[in-house]
Amino acid sequence: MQSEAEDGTQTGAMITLTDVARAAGVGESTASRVLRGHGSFSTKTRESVLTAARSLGYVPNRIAGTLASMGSKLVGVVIPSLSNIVFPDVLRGANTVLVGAGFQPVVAVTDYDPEREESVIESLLSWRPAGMMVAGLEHTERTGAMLRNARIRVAELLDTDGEGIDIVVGFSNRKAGRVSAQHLMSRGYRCIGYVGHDLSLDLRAAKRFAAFRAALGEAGLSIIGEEIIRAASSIEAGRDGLARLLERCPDLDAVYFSNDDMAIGGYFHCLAHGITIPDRLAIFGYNGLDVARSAPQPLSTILTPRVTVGEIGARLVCSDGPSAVVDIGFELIEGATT
Amino acid sequence: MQSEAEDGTQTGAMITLTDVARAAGVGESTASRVLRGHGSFSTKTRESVLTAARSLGYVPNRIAGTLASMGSKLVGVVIPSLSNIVFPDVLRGANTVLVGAGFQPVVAVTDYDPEREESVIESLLSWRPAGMMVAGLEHTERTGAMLRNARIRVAELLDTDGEGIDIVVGFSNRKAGRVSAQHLMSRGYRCIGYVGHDLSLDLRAAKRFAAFRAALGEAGLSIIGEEIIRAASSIEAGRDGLARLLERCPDLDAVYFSNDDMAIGGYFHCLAHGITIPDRLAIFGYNGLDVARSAPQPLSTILTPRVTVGEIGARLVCSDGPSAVVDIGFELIEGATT
DNA sequence: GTGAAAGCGCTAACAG
DNA sequence: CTGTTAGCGCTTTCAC
Repeated sequence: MQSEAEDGTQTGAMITLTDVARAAGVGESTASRVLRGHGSFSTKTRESVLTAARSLGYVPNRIAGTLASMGSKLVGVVIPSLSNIVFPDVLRGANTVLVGAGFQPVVAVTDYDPEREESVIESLLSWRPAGMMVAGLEHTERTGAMLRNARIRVAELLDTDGEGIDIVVGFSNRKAGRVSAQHLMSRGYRCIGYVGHDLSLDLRAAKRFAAFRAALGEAGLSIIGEEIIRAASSIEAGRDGLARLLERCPDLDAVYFSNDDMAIGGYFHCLAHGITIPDRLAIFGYNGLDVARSAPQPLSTILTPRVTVGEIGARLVCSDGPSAVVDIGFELIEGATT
Repeated sequence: MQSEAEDGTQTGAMITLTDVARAAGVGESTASRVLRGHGSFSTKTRESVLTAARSLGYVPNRIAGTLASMGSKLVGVVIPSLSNIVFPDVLRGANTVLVGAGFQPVVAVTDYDPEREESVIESLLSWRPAGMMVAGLEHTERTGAMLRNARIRVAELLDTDGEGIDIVVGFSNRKAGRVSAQHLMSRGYRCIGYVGHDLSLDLRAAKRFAAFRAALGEAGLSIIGEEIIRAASSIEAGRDGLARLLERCPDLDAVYFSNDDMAIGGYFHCLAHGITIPDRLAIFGYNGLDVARSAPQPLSTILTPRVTVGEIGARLVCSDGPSAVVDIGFELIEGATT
């Protein structure tokens, strides 16, 4: 049984370009040209090929096409996590641009583990992608070597503090940490604490914290107390973390959080326990999430242009310009919590 | 220049299996067998092939491999959006299982548009994926036909109210709507309103609302007032929506939101305006997001097992069992807002 | 246990 | 403008 249907469907075996060519009464290459709108052909052949393809329900085989033309339309996107909305945001920006340029993203998740990053990148590379987008600048030596030897565009995203391979799009996490400290100090806070998540894997959060601490130090201050939870960042972790920190250090007048998820948790803790913000305690985050912006008291934080990072990264990966570092900066949001 | 390095890298042209075979002094097919651990070969040849591959920095070309073996290790994942954490959650569950089974997810985003869904699925299909995971049961006729004719596993996720193509994993949105209404009524609320986002595209939210309204009707009640914002759901939209609704209908004692993002917005509105929850106004959502769970007053909502849906869907897509409908249900969370 | 040969479905020169 | 001829890099019989 090998029926046909006008709605572009078929029953039976897989239809190949050869089938279409035969049905249209033309050669394979002619059919190929028509289907790709490449090269020249008469209007008449065009019609017959298109008609044949449609009525047979032909679906081109890009695997074969890619192998023959030696140029894939796949772009690898490597992100640390899908649990935090930050990375889907980057992916969203990248996706929009990539699809618009005829590319397909292939995503891989590392769980913040450099070894896993190495293995997913190796696996991604075997699809011979046209380009690769990865989060951060820190990789294992072998990962760096693979990326460098792949002879494709490589974009490293979300951080500019370090050496890049090809294209770097992001902002300085160190500067973000420093600016955060300066903001708190300029508002008069002096007893400052920190609530963070596991920094051994989240290198960008670690850079922010290091710079934050250094900036305090330069002003003769130091972090009065810190609470590091040994887990991924989350609202709950921020809530519990602040609770524990305040128990140990009741005199704090401001707390810097490793990101907005953590900070919102801290904010909720204060709401639940009648701690007046910012009079009794100030809170500062990082990322500028929607939930932080829409809270009764908008969170003071740093807005990171995540979607834009994805967009620009994708645009450059699709381009053939020179290597470049694009620092698109961030924005300090003076909310109501400082 | 064609140097070699022990760290698995190379400089120069792309290394192919032929190169590895030559370097190891064996035939191509032997090298292929060794590299895939398939078939038989002596320990001696094994060593020499592996050594050659490593020192040449060989990266297998899966494009060629797939074409030759006629079976790809790609699985298409089609989701409506990346803005709402719900879909990254599903993707996360799917990713874990897929990667564990040796597959690579290829994601595509539809922006809730059936036409876009049709075109991204057509494009995904051209990569000859081993399987396909898509959100929801409603597709254009042609999408359905393409999926049916692709002769691959197809999993439709997050909804069980309707006809599926092959595998269906999710829960009943209608039932969720009904249960939500029953919960509010059992708590004694009688003046119930609704704040929702654009339902013309989010069919699952539309089903919940329809069932919610029907359940009220069966009990002799009706929705006193509703506010539909013509945009995607967001915290801000929920906040503004509730504000407008309360202006028109100040007598409401409970509001059903199209999802947790919207409900959290409503919650924030109440916090900001001193509206006591749940005494003056009750709030009910849908999804069971982290932020809803960790709020000072945990939101009353329906917890949807999104990650699990992705996991089970992926597991079934990788299997070769019969078609099936798996309803994994949802959980009513009796929070502090009702 | 191993190698030679024949494709997988398509694209890319070339002639015609 | 169109058809023929070679492969792309790998897997897969099938003899040896």
